[in-house]
Amino acid sequence: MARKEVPSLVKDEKLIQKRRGEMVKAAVNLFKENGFHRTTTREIAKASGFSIGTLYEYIRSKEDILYLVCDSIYEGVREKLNEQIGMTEGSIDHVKKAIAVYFNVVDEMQDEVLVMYQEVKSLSREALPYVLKKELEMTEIFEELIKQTVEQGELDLCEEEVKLLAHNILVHGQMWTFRRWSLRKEYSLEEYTKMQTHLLLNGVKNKSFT
Amino acid sequence: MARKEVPSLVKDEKLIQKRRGEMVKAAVNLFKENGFHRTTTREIAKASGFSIGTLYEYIRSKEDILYLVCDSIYEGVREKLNEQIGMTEGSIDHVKKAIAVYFNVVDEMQDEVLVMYQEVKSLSREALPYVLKKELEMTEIFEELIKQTVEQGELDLCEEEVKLLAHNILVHGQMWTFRRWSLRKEYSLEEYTKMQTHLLLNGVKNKSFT
Amino acid sequence: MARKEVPSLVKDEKLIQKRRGEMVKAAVNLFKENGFHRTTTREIAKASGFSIGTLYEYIRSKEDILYLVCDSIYEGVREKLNEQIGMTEGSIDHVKKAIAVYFNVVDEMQDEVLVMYQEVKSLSREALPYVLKKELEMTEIFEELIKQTVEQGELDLCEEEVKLLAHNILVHGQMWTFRRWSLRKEYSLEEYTKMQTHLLLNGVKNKSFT
Amino acid sequence: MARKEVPSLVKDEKLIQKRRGEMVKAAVNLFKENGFHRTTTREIAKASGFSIGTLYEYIRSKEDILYLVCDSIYEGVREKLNEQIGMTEGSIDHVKKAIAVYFNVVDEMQDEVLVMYQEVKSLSREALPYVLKKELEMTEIFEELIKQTVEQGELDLCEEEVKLLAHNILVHGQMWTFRRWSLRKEYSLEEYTKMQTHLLLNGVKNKSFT
DNA sequence: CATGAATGAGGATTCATTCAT
DNA sequence: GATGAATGAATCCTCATTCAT
Repeated sequence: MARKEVPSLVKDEKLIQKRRGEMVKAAVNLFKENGFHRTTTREIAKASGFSIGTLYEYIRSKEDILYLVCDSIYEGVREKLNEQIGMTEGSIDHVKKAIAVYFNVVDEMQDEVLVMYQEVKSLSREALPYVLKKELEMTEIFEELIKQTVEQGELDLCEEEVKLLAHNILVHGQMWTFRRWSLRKEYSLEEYTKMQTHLLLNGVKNKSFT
Repeated sequence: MARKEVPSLVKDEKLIQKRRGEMVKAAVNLFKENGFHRTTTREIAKASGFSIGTLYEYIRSKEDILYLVCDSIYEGVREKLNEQIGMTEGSIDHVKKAIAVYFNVVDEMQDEVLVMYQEVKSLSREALPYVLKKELEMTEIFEELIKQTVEQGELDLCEEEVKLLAHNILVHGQMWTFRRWSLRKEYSLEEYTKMQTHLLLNGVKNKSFT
Repeated sequence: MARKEVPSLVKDEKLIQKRRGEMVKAAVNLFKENGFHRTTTREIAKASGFSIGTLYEYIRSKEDILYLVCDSIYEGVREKLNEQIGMTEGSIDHVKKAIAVYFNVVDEMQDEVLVMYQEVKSLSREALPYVLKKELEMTEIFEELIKQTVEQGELDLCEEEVKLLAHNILVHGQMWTFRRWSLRKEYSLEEYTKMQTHLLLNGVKNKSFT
Repeated sequence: MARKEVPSLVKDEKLIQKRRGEMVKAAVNLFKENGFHRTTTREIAKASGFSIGTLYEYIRSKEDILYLVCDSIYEGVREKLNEQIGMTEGSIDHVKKAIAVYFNVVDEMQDEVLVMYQEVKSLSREALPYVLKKELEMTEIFEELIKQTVEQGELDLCEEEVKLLAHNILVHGQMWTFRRWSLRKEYSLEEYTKMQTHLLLNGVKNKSFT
């Protein structure tokens, strides 16, 4: 299950990439503002700078745009992540750094991430798996990192806990976007990162009671 | 900002409660299947067992239904929570029990909870605050419980960490619904609860490295 | 073609008159504001002070209300007219006085007259003739008066001109309502009456050119 | 307050004019028959020969059609008027001819004129002033003509009377449409024109009594 | 007589998509 | 390849009227 191919009437592959890039950019902004369902294809065409007819030269349906948007956002996040996390042997410091990098990326792309978090479910049963797959791959990045750290003996977790911790990290990142109405009032990104990292890794129990 | 009142053309308050209950029930099932936007008012009317005209005797707009759905789900969750968590002095065991109860409730109402978290964003700017308020109130239940546990000296957390931990608990409950496509394959609810509780409270660091 | 009977489910004739009076009064106010089509039967019932069910005890359809309204307005105008114009032998002074009285009545009932002028056409083909009949009867009042004045030798008009002059008087009265957006800026009722009377009776030609 | 612009989704201005012309023509016929409120947008679309979707490419709302209808009728009347009345110096003969021309135009367009006077009131508070403005402009055509005739010394009227006479001429033209149920039985257009002109200009007083 | 809940046909409007130019 | 006019199914909502209580 590799990336799902979205067919186009246009042959020139370069042009397809370029036009789709413009479409996606425009669409994200509109989805951000009004959501997928309340955004019309006409609006997307207009904001992309070409006609509705042209829009349909590069996609088959409105849903294709949503798919491309989701796909593009995942690629964006992963790319930024890869740029900054060297995949070396695991250590607690590596994990901490990876979390910080990831939270930073989410913060930079918060609108995009929020759009995706809120709109994936509008994908058809056919397209959804492709996107969930990407989400899983992202989880696996952290899973791998944690697993290595466990193997280095720096963390004490069984296999299931490794998976779950990876999930938690991912979700804590998304949480920064979908609960921002509350979290932003309380914490800066730095504070949030620091505290979540602490809670994730150190837990909360008062030592005297352990 | 108490509960937002949804006006009705019908005068009999009892009847309003009854009919709206039926509407909400039908709507949840439909939203679950197709989402808010893809569900038509006629479908809701039909599934509720009355005519479209009658539907509009009890609400003003389709969005009212969504609001009522969200409201009803929050009340459902909170009610079940209150039934089972006595608000006594805080202790780690209390917190653990509260988490377990909450996760159980979320699991029982997973369809409803999922619908709500996926569709709140479709509420108008006017109605949204009322629902977010409810979410905050739920967070505060846990916040209070944790704060008391800290005061009892059983947990070692600053005020901001208390808040954040409460958020995390809430989100981990939701996570059980919105990431169920992945989590269900790996864990049963019991396992999930046990492991999340452990990670939340004990952290992950290998003691020898602390 | 006497007055059209509007059937009612209620037997008590007194009550019918009373209730219908309330209905008509409420309806006129609403029609004045929003027109016949934009006014709902519910609004009329509410403004009349009884339930929608009760409304339909006294009329068969929404159009019945419009008919009653038109009928009532004509009766109102005619009654006031009869009160003040003794039907004696004709004379120019009588005609002048009658015009003044009529314009006064129209001014007092301007909202009602305007409503009628604007909404009669919404009556069904069945009801319309009854109302036009009333209009004609009003015209005939003036026609008769003018005819007598001609017979007295005070006016020099053929039979067709008599009819037309009567029409003109009627219309100049209605005109005070349906062109009030313009006329009111220019003239007071007294000025309007004086000038119209002058134009109607004396014409405009410069004598030196006659 | 120039002509109110009605926006269209279509860009080709020529096409807009053409299509709107077709729409207006169809709409007038339907309004004539059933009135504005009883005519559906679907009927208008069908009678215009295009789909409901296409209709809404050229207007924003049903009310826009009514506005276009009114606007178009005014333009029609004015155009025909301008074709036939050379705006030269005023004289009684000019005024008489203008009245005859105007009554003729009204007669030719009687359905349109009737529709307009019966339906303007359905225009929104926003659009109404634009249409009343046009009515005023028409009045001013006659006002100007009469004023010049007064200046030529052929008529003996003060300024207010000039205005009012212009109003009267306009209204007598309309009267030929909205009272045709009665007038047509009595007079041909020629008779009506001749008699109204006579009454308007010469008055009715028996000279021996003046 | 009075009430008001229930009904559902009907109506305005939107919008994804197509296709001739 | 690009354009944008045309389409019509789909959708939300209204409101006159009925009828059981």
